[in-house]
Amino acid sequence: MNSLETSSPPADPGALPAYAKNLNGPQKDAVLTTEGPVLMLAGAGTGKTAALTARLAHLIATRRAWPSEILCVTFTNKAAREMRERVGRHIGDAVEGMPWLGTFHSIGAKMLRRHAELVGLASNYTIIDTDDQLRLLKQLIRENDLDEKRWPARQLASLLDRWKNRGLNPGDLDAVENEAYANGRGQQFYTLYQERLKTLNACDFGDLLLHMLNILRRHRDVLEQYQQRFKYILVDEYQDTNQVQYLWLRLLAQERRNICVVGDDDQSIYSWRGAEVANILKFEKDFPGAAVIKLEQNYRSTPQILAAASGLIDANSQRLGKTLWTDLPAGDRVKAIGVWDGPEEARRLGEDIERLEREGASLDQVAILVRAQYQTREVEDRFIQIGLNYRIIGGFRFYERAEIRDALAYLRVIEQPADDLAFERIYNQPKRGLGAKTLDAMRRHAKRTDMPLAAASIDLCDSDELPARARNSLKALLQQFLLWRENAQSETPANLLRRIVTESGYEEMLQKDRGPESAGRLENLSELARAMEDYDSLTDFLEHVSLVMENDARDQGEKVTIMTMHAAKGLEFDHVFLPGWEEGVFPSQRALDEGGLASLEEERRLAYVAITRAKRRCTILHAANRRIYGQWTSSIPSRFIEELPSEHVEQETTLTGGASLWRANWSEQDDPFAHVSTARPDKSATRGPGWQRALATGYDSKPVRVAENKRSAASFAAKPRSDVAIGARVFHDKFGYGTVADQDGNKLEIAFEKAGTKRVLDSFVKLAE
DNA sequence: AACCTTAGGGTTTTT
DNA sequence: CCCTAAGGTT
Repeated sequence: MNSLETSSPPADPGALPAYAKNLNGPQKDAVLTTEGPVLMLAGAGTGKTAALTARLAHLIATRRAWPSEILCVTFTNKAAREMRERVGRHIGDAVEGMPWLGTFHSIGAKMLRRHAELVGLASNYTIIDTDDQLRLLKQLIRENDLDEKRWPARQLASLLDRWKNRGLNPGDLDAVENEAYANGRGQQFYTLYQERLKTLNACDFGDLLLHMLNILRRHRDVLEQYQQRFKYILVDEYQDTNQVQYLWLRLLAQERRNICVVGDDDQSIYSWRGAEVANILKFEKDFPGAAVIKLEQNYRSTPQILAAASGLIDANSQRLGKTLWTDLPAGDRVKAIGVWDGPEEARRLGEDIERLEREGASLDQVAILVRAQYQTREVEDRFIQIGLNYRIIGGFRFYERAEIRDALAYLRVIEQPADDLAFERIYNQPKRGLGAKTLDAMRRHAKRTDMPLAAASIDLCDSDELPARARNSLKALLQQFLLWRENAQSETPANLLRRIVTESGYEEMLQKDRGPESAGRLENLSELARAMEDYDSLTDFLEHVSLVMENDARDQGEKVTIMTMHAAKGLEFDHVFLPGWEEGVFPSQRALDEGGLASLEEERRLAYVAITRAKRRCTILHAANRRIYGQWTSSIPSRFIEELPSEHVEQETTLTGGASLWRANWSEQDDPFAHVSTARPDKSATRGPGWQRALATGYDSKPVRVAENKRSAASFAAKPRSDVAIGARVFHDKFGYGTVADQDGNKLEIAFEKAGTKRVLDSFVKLAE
């Protein structure tokens, strides 16, 4: 920071305020072009967020709008949080007065709370997640005598999602869409589902936007109110907007037309969940006279990496077109490494990362980005073996864990007695001797009396329809709920939760359970209570959980990050490794089979996103053989490797590990993969130049032998240790004590006392005692 | 109501 | 190959 920036406003009227000082020309334009529609095309690593936050600061500092008069939407909570924080750095506490900075969904939810009655909901409506949604749909399907096998609830859920993403209400479905489910009963089930949600006083994620869109369309006064309020609108990641979001923004922006959208068509990787690149491509048509500002100076990657990525994305059609450039020193070429098989790929990753570590790199600056989650397994196995610290991003989020969802279900029933879905979730959790029979009776009675499940159950307990055992058990539960509801008036939500966890018997259930995970579950529940301390209303907290809460895995120590390419969007690392660049893996088989050119191009954009995450070095790997669903399959290098401009790529092929097996036969075969081609003749025909290059550059000219460390040698030896047998008690540095459950060569399956069951090489354990 | 067996299916993910 | 979900069994 320069001292000038912190001093008082400059005397020179032409000088820029602090928030715009460090911006380049186009970034300044993006800040200063406040009036009228603005399309900001921001390439990867071009300082988009800096420009966006400066723009916000500028609008407020120059009194063009109060913080509460700006609508600023993002897709993820993380982006919203970052934005809030960075704007805060410019304008200080005033950022707290920005109620309309948030995700589409949280802003939608906030608006909907104010106008819920216009769509037949109460303002304390529940937001259900996909899990609840699925259970509800299954119920509907059963009630309507549909074959669940033929018409799975998942399929209906994804259709509903699609319809809502497109802004379609049940009445808007055309014949084709209607036919898409249960032979023309799409509309019927959509209608039934919406009715059911209404009686539950609930919304799904799609409704948060669709209901609001309906309100804005049907109630002119409400629309005008928001059009008046929002003097300026900013939209981040505009290429990811779907139809309903687009319509929503268009309505809100059409009066004042002060809408600034930011995005990059080359980074559109979410079309499969409804995003329409078309929205950004047609922005200038929607808002004639829009200023188009391109951010093209990249501050992240070396020219080599940038050139490789740009060359790749050039192969796509339908681009708005940007030319990224950078001032940074040249750096290393992108490396493409061909290895024999999956395990060798994992070994190589470990070796290269350990080398980086020795060279002084921080593991926090190393990432492995994969196309699909299943690819993480092999890497994880290897890293456990060599003791390399890693963290996996993705997978289960905190609030998706069963115990958290159970706890929330209790809270939901207290907050909203009509929440049948929540009640069904926990009426027998922990076990209270209430089974399917009891549930059946409850449901029937609820239907008969037209009451919510919990209320009907109180009624049911006064009759003698249930066997005494079930009746008493149910009665006790319902009385507990009445009590809790009373406590909710006087206690903080956090303490209420603690009380529930204990009094419901949930805690006891987990304490009794000796499973390896139950301790963690208890820990999660106290963590949940801790998170609730900040809230004094249950409604606020529940909304926070369903929309905002994230997995803040605050783990200490330097670790390699392993995650999907999708999850890596917006992040950057010094060193990026990209394994599995093979046809069928990346681009994925699905993308190749279905979706045609459009989906191949989306895969290519994903490749572009992946490469542009790298600041200094980018390493791509591909294996000649891979086990897919237990079957060894030969694979050919991804076409994306071939598409990389060769002058920016360094190709290497190793002959370590299993490769040496065929190396022995080297002279007898012209084609080292001849046996592979014979096994899969169809594939050899599709071998592209990438493959040719792989063969030409590495396999026959300069085999590079990478030093194998002692540990990796162990994985080839496969000689089982004689002193370890099934049932033996062993000790592992990382996982502690355990018992050998299975032995397969030198691989052991060990039931660890603390860490659960893991597969480990026998060379990593020693006999206990 | 808990346990076991079998059939199917197996990108990407936020809210 | 391995994981999940559903259905049947005890």
